[in-house]
Amino acid sequence: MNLQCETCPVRDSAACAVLTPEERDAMAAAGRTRTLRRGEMLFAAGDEDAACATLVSGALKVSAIDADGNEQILALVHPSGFIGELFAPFAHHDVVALTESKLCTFARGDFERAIDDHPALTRALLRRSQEDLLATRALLELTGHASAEARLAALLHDFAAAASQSSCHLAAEFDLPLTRGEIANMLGLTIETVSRKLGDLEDSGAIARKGKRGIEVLDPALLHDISGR
Amino acid sequence: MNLQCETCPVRDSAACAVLTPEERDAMAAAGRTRTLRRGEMLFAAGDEDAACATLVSGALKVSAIDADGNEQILALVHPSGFIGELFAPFAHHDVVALTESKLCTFARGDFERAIDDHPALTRALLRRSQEDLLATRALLELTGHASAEARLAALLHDFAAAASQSSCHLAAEFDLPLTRGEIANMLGLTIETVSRKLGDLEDSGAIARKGKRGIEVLDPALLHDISGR
DNA sequence: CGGCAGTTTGACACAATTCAATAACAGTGG
DNA sequence: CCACTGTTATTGAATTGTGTCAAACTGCCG
Repeated sequence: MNLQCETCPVRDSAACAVLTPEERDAMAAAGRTRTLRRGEMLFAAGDEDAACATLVSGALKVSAIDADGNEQILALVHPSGFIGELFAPFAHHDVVALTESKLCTFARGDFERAIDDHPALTRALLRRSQEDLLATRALLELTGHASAEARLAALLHDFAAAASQSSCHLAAEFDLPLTRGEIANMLGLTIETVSRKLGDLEDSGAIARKGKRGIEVLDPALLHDISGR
Repeated sequence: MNLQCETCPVRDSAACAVLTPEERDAMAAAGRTRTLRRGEMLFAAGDEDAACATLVSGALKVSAIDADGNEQILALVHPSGFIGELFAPFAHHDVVALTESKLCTFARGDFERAIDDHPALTRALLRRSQEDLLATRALLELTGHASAEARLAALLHDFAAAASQSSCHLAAEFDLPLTRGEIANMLGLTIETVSRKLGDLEDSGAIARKGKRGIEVLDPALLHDISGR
């Protein structure tokens, strides 16, 4: 399907927002929208000419499979995020939809041409790339030293912050975008530990569990405190 | 001191290599060289207007200090690497010299101007930024699931690869650029565990220790095997 | 020589994993 | 609607890898 930039929910926040309307229309002609269902893969590690894409809605995970076949989640992608390995000959990681997701995809070659033609776009991607770098380093910091409970508290805190649009406040209630197994993979823990520590956090009064996915933040300050940041 | 690009050892591999000689000379006029001794800091987390720099020789570490005052090393910077938070209002991490290091520094404003003026430079930085991202994710992958011994083996493997110029072969012998404490911080372990596991690796015949800093790789295949990648 | 920073080694404690069993749930089809 | 099946989550008990604490050792520089 062709792109409909006029009605795109991330038209002001995605990388393409820096383009003039004319430039944007030119790019739109090369792009296609695509919808992924939960669990569907955008591309796999090793793929050549993996597509470039902007996430319009939903959520993706970037993950690697280690030697023993265990998945490790390296990053989450939220709407207006960019995905694509522009300079590597092949993709280094898998990219999979966590929920039903809409993307705006471009062939690698088309996107590289756009970068050459539009310095502002390159600049926007550089900015985004640096933000990704900071996010990855934040995760590294977290998984490096912190206890299981602190890691989990920090992740819940981040999710709560992401769920509320007003970056400074936490959402009082939200649904986990990840299964227990995915949370475990992301934090370098096991499913069982995640389950147990969620129980502990509930006992401590920081959160309440609403069914399998739902989380209610009862005490944001306590949650922040446990996360140790 | 003014820049001497003609004799710069990284003039072909650093970001500025993409500039024409004229453009490069223009940039050189805005830059200054700087030498850091081991332990000296380029900038600290929280600094405003932290400088941008290309590492000419030596090695740097990028690290964060967590709530309890523990250092966590997030990345190492090798010659031709770029350091600088271009879009953030302040630096997120500390940057410290691991060995005597020569850098080529620019004021933030000057560098931002250069980016606006030279699309090729922006592109080069984007490429570098993506490589940094991959390197950080590789470290994340490592510290996520692997055992202490596997982490250490992988780190030694990386160092041995970095020490030999011919990327595909390992150096037979090299000096650790990090103290035990720094290795521990980087891998999310303790000094004691690093020390013990180094002993185990020596017992297994993979390596031999030559004094405090020196490492001899006796069995590269075994080392790679233990690292589990 | 003494002092200091970095390293190694040992004994012990504990947090998180592993193994194992049960429970809640989401689909699917009768 | 309910039973059936696979997936995901919870809970328990035992194990173990790594951290913690403490002490001794090394090399180096003043």
